Amino acid sequence: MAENVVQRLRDEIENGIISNDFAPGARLDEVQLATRFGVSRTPVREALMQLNAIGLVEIRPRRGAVVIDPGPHRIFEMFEVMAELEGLAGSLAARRFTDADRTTILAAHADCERSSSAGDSDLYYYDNERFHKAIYAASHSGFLAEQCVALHRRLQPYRRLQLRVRNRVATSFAEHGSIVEAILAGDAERARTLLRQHVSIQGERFSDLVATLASR
Amino acid sequence: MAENVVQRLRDEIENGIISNDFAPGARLDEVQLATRFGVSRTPVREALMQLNAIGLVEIRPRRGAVVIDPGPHRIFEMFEVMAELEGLAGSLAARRFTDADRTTILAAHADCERSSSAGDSDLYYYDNERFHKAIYAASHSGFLAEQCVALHRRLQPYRRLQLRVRNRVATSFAEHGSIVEAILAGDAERARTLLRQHVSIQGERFSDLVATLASR
DNA sequence: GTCAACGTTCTTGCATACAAGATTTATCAT
DNA sequence: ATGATAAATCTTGTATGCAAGAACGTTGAC
Repeated sequence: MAENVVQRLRDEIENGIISNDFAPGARLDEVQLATRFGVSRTPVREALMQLNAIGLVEIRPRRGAVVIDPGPHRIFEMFEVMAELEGLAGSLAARRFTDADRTTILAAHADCERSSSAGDSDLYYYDNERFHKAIYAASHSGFLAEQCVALHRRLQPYRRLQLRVRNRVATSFAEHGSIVEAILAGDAERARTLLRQHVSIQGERFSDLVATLASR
Repeated sequence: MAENVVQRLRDEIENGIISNDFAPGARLDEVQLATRFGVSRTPVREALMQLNAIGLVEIRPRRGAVVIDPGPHRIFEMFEVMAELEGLAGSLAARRFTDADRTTILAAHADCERSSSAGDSDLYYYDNERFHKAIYAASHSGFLAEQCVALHRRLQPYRRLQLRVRNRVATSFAEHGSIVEAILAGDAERARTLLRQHVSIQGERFSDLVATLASR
């Protein structure tokens, strides 16, 4: 796993941010991280530079690194873009999927059914991720798949909240059903539309969530 | 300009890659870059880490950094994604543009007309960039705009080639005309489709170019 | 009691140092 | 002459050191 220290640190810190271990706005102290991971400041700095380039961390000159807080509006914008990319992935998948892709998608979909009907939202979260990744793979566009995975990952904490909302898991699974249908039928435009909506809804739900929280 | 050394290096090296000063596959020697820019290896490494995170360079453990060569297929994939994002930007712009946006877009379009009719493909290149950036801005999605600018930048060397192709400048400008019309008319779907095609064509042209070169 | 100016301390930014792995070169055997 | 092996050299990866700027606390004035 650990090719070198910097990559390991990058992943560790990134995971910490994604899992909200390092909350938005939190200061990332170099020596603190260095002692925590038992290395010197140099690789820590290099890892922070990478996270800065990705947009997860802001480095203010002479004032250290902080976890970026995108803010509700920007998160909504990110969902908007995600919806578009997923739509593209779906439309390409519908045109290009192979037998192997079909098998993978159906397997992931079956797992989603299992965790959905079990009402296990945490398990559904992972199965859902596999389902979407199966679609990215079926698009046979490596670049698109990478972009989708990266964005998916960055939006992870915000999507996770939503699955707790009443009925969201069941609704999500129902939407998956139509998406699978459209893709396997080779209906690119329908797959695109359905996936776009599937993701958009998450963005809208997020807005609702924010509005609800704000009004209290 | 130079907030700090690392950012300056990052930009310098990135520009070097974009402008093909550092060709794909070229090795980026740390001490060489350090002496060239009159700094130590540390900031050079930090800059390379950032470029690695963006996907412009590959860092092979213990074997140094090389400029990534995307290869024709991946470049085509990047155009595919770019087309989608531009389409989204166009559709959002059609729904959200302000008076100020209209002015900026029309001004950029007028400049494109000037450089197009003058047959100055280098000047058109810059005016074209401003035109597209005006649309990103009019989308009023900061995240989308950033993604578009980043991808636009990475595809720069490949797009630049195409403007040299016979009639491409004139065709491009004609397409801009319809795009402006659709956006200012508030026709989101038409703006999306036109922009998607406008960019897709570049990807296809790139493929043609590669095919032509390969067949010789 | 509050606010401001100053000095201390802490943190970052870059340079340098050193160790370990990769590459190249030279030597030797076939 | 060619191939392999080993030594020398070069490069990267990480640690440490030092200087400059920012944060913080203290002291003093009003």
